[in-house]
Amino acid sequence: MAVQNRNFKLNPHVSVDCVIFGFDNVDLKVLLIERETGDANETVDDLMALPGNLILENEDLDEAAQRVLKELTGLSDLYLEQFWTFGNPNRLNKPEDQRWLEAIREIPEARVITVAYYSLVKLEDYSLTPSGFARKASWVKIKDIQNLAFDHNEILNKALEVLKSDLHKIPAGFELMPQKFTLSQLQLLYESILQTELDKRNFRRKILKTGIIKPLKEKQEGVSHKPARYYMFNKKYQGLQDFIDKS
Amino acid sequence: MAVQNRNFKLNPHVSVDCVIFGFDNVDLKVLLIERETGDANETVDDLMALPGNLILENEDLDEAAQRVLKELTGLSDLYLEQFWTFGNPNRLNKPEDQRWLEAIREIPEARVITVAYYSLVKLEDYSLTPSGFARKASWVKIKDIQNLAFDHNEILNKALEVLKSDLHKIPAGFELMPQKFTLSQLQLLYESILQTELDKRNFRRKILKTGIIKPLKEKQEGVSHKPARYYMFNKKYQGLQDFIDKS
DNA sequence: TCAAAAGTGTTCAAAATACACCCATGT
DNA sequence: ACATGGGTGTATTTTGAACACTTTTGA
Repeated sequence: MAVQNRNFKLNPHVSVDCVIFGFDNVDLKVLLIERETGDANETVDDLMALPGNLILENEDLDEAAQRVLKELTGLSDLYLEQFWTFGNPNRLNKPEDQRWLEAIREIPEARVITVAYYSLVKLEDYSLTPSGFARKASWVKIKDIQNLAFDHNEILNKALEVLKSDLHKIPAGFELMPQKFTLSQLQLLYESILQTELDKRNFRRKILKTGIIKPLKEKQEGVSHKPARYYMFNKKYQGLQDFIDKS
Repeated sequence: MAVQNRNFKLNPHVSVDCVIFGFDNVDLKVLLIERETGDANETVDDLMALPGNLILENEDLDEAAQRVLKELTGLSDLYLEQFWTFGNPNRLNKPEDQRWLEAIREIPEARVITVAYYSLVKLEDYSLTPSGFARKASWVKIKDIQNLAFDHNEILNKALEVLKSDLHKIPAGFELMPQKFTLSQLQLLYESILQTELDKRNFRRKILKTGIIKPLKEKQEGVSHKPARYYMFNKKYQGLQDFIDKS
């Protein structure tokens, strides 16, 4: 029973935060939550935050990230990649953050360092079911993001940097694209991540040569221009971890 | 005064560990310490460990890494790059590690997650002055390393992996080479990090084309073969951080 | 004169870049 | 017929890989 307790005891000093990227064929988005203040009457205009929370005393960091993400947003079984740890001693000290911590934390003044993870998902595959202290969970366009809670702007920026540099190892934005997609959509995704324009012909040649996507019979319908062919990812590639884990 | 106290209070839940690589022109080495047991009489054959310790309550992670490294080994002002965080709940649970923690920690049974840093140094530039719980500090050849304390083998392996992949961004092993060096010495370093053999002519051409090293007038003396020209790094490149920080 | 490492160029294949026109569709 | 985005090939440059012999020195 003592062991059981330890399994459910929060570690007040270490948290995980998750930066989940999604793509809706136009914009790169990130999953944010609105924090529950506990006081239902309060007129809330609180800062949005990345999904994250304290780890459990007996839990590995990777497990914690999975659990926390699921508890707050309903997303489960993502491939989460650790990318950086943030430990500025004042990272929780903004007054509006402190007020919120006082509402939900046992030791609101504790210094907390946070281990950050990122992942990529197909927007269409997941529906958000916020719970816990997440009053709402939503996909927000990267370029619309303003001021986030805690040091979450910094965390997001670092994640974008890492994503950008990982894209060279990951031969495609797999997890971000819908089941079937056109090459132009895929190119748009690359361009939003890399923040550059790419040459259409070179992009197509290169991506097709890797063999990770294959053409479908199907084409676009109802568009007022030449309909584009759909493609899908080759099933023998499982996803992100296949590429990241080969060092 | 309360603030002063907080500045010197250890945070029992978070530590930093440093993987410092050095090169003696033949072998890639790493800096390890021997742990002080506190009992001077004890016949010690304790495991060696990476230099690392708890952070202070009011200290940023990067500062902590600098401080801890200096306290244990005397090395200061290195460029330390964070590379991974280790948080397995059982990472301190080996009996010999527990015994040591009981001797030096206020809460020896606390779960501690550790943020790991790495750096590269010129062996000749630094003399080791162990103190604190480090009875001794020494450079150990990577290939001679056996069983380390805690999860330090895992940390070291990850650091080697990261170093290997960073070497593509860092145009040379700057920090690892002495002031002046021959191209063959530099090639040896690359080969020990990358764990492959490199072509002499291609290596020379590529490294020279980058312009980060420049030839000196001086040559080797007293060697029983054609004396090699010495080179040094171009001063306009400051070091590691110039390359790592450009994403 | 021998042993030992230094130093040096060329060829080939692969990859990256730059670039412009016709096509199929809906309105 | 026109506006819209889809789709295609070639030439050039850059990069990476393979490969063998001569030079200088001390012993």
